[in-house]
Amino acid sequence: MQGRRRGGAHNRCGRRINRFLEPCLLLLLHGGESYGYQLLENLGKFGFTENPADSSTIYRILRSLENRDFVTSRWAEGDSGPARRVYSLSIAGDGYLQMWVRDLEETDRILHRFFNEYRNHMDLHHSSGKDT
Amino acid sequence: MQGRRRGGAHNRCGRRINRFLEPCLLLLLHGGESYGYQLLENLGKFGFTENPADSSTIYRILRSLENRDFVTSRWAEGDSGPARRVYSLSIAGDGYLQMWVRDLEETDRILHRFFNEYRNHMDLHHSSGKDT
DNA sequence: ATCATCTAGGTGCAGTATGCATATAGGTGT
DNA sequence: ACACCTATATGCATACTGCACCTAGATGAT
Repeated sequence: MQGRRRGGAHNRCGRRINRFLEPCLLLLLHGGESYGYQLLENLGKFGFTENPADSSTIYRILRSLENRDFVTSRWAEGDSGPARRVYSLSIAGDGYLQMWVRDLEETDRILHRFFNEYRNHMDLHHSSGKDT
Repeated sequence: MQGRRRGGAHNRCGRRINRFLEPCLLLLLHGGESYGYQLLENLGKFGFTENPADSSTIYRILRSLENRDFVTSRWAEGDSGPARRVYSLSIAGDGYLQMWVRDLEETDRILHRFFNEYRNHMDLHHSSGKDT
């Protein structure tokens, strides 16, 4: 059974879903164009308050999205402060967001399968005791 | 500026939960001692059939768990085939599994917050062109 | 004018995770 | 002897993250 394994999971431990910031940013951009610094602050909606993202991560994800043509950017002057790189979701990016949603729904199913295994196992463990 | 991005084109958006294999392995080991090769096959329970893990990942996670004293290992002869490194969950490992469960429950909450944001947003402007 | 501070974007680097290929080696059947 | 399966492990390239740090415009205080 070797030689056909594909996929898997990357990432490290601070946040558990790989690139979860990406769909969050896409969703925020679906609501209208925005720029990195502001997006960073709006991430609070998604419960990132405990584990806020590093700004470098945000900027890099936005660039990566742009490289894949899921967003476009332009420079814009704000009312105050330095110029902002304002991002807009593209049509492809909208499709990518849909893909992410489906993917996360699958993640959700897998998570619940884990919880079921866990509870099921714990129930058995409780009623019968551990053998050996 | 950046100009060193080489990979550009291969972000399959499948990778979901960081180190999710780890709690799965812990849960399997909570059911009794086992070894890498067998654990790999038992991961199917968790829905990894589509995205099976690479064996190297399994072995490395097991070693990492051992380095952190969450499991212990011993060599054991099987009925057939080469010797197996058999892992057992430690007390600390059991606690670590509990921690993982709480962490994944938090992940679940964050996920649902995302879904809520998504549906809420889509209800407000169901203009995405994706009628079904 | 100079300075500190806030806003805004970005880079360099180390640590870590992962996939793939490959290495090693025992066991089994022919 | 040979092929194949079981089983564990390592090497390498790639990738993502967090932290530290850098650039630079705008703003207000001195």
